[in-house]
Amino acid sequence: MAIAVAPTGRKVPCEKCPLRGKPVLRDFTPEELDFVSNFKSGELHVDAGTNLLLQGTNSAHLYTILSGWAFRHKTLADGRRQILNYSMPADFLGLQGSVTDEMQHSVEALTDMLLCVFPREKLWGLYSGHPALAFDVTWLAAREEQILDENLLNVGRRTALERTASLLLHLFIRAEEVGLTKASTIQFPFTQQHIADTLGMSLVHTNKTLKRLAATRSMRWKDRLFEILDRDALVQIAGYEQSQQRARRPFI
Amino acid sequence: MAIAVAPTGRKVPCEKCPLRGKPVLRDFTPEELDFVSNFKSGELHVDAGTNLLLQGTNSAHLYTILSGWAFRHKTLADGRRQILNYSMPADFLGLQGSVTDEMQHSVEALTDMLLCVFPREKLWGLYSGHPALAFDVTWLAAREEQILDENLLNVGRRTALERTASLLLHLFIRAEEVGLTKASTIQFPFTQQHIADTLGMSLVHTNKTLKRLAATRSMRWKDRLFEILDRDALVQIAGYEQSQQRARRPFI
DNA sequence: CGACTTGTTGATGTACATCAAGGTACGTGG
DNA sequence: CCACGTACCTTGATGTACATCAACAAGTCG
Repeated sequence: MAIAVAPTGRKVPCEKCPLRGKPVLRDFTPEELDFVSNFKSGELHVDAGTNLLLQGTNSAHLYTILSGWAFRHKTLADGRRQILNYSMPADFLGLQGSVTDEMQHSVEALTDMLLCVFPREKLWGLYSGHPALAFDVTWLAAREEQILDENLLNVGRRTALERTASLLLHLFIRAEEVGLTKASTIQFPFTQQHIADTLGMSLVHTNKTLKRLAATRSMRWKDRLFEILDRDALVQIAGYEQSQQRARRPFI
Repeated sequence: MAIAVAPTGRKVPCEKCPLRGKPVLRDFTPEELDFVSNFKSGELHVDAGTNLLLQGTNSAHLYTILSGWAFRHKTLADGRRQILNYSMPADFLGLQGSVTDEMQHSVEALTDMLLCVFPREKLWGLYSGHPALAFDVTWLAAREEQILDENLLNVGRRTALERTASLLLHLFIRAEEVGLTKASTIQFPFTQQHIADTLGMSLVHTNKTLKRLAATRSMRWKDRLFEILDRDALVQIAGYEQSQQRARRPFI
């Protein structure tokens, strides 16, 4: 099982970061950009399947995702796995390690990824020198919490069909925000086993539920290509209630 | 349905706060104490059953719990309810409202409570003037995230018996940290229906599972009084894996 | 006035039929 | 070989129904 190593890559200045211009992301002042450029210690390429962070250990790094997908998960001693959330470009990873000595969850790359690396010990400098950036970190933590709340509602109280619709819709919307979709389609990097482990269902039942969902003609999912055919219908099935009217989000 | 109103109560200086001396909580400098005293706009008494925060609305306040219990929950249009987490003394409420326009969850008092109230608009002053306190807020958000991760693992991947043991143990440990337990007992303020809504189970099945758990003689729960009879056995059944070796936590 | 009855309500406990979800097995196709 | 698809039987969880018990309010009677 591959483990992420220390970053070696070259450094691209943050002003030239391909994500920086995205309309969902809040603008940084030149000063902030400059600070973050120094905060950054390097870039890291990892292959799909790499463990970026590992339950029971502690990493000296914080990561921002420049490209690719990952997922956070917890795994029990007997192998049962719960996927907690998915991470995609502009997401932030590793903050929990600043609170506990040991990570309580793992993060695995779903695809090849490009990450921005920050040394954890510099985090304090960010708090003391740049309160707006500190607030951004809190913002991102609170957003993660919100996503987890929704997931918990899904798994605990929605039916298999609702859950499935809800998860796919949720991931589509997040991907859409960072420009990963083309019209109503997206190339999802995960398998039915991942869906099963996210929704607390068995693989077989997930498969049957996905077929049932496809039969409603609200969506299609073939060869990892997900397509929304009738968004309103899908929202209806998912029982989606999020107002989702968010301000522009931070990206560190 | 009662809704919390603006605080009217008198103000007790933070130096005399009964929680401040607890050994799990980190010490504040006199300067920090002074700032927090000013940050605080008042105290609020609420009765059991009061909605402190309401899904779909936004509150101008942040709260710290001085005494009593509450629970965070999300409720679907048809009444299905998912309890996300419980809140007890020294916990912080309402941060998510600083991230989204509308609260995505509700908070209801389980018992009569005494709260410390902070106006949300002063939060920025805390970030700009007191980075250590800002970091504390982030710390608390990351801790909430960690608890949610564990809950999601519970609901998604553990059996009914494991879940139940896990939840009761988790709440006991948290309560123990803030001194709410007497030896191996605690007066829990919730009913079997709350447990059911936390674990994503029906009331009937929760009842059967609790009986089954009691039959292992690792715990007892009668008239809301919860008692751990064999802690190791309970940890075993719960499949508890948390290292739990945390530094002293902040309390704002 | 106090003691006793009655009715109500919320929490818990248990039985039984039903159904959603799981597990195993064995397909296919790339 | 892995991801997906489907059949089959089994089991865990649900929903309904009903019984118990304590707390509490209202009303009645000696």
